[in-house]
Amino acid sequence: MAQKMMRLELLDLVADRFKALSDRARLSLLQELRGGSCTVNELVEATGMGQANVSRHLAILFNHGLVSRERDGVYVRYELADADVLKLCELVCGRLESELAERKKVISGR
Amino acid sequence: MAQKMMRLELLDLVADRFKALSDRARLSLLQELRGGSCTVNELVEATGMGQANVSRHLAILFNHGLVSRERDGVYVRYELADADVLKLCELVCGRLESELAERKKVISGR
DNA sequence: CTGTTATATTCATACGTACGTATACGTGTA
DNA sequence: TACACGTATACGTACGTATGAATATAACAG
Repeated sequence: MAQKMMRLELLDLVADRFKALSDRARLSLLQELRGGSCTVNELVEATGMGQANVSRHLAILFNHGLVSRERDGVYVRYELADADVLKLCELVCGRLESELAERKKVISGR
Repeated sequence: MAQKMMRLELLDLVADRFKALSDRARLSLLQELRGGSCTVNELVEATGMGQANVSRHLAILFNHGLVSRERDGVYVRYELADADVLKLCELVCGRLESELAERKKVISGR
């Protein structure tokens, strides 16, 4: 019963974590960070997003422990927190790719 | 460039997939389905959610290929599509649990 | 056919989220 | 100090999503 409460709270946490990953803007930031740490402005230029938007999304990723940050003079450098973050994305990507391949087969007439 | 377009589309697909998983109601449905296939009403009783809500969320999970369904007379039985779905959740749960453990250590004075 | 039960969908509503603009904050420089 | 630059936050707005209540659809029994 306390067990069940725990499970519900945990579900919320899991849902929040997935929510943090359920946005194209944030995923593209993570994608860019695969090449190494970046400043906010570098990410602005790489993604074409507005600066405020990039800052906001980075803050969300940071609060979920998906990226880490470090001040470097005037700049703030962000980087991926660890490899597990990408593992998640790759799991999803793998599923999607096989699904797409399957769909192509069907479309081309089996 | 077509490559970059592909990547952006893929990011949207990944984001949508994560979005499907970013809701407590849907996660609890998946949780219940771990014990085997269920009818809609069984899930209504197990989760305490409204029937319309359960149907809607199941439809979302179904459209994302996360659950399968099969009509059984008047009933419709839903079940988990495959094990990868739970792998995703467990990856997130694993991260969360270690984070929680870490937080407890900190709270208890390092 | 009529009625009954299980499931799906529509509608209205309340809430959450992403975004741009403007503004504040922080850091280094003169 | 004042100024410039990088980054973060506040505000308003538009859109997306979750929900319950009511309604529609589907399958079977009689």
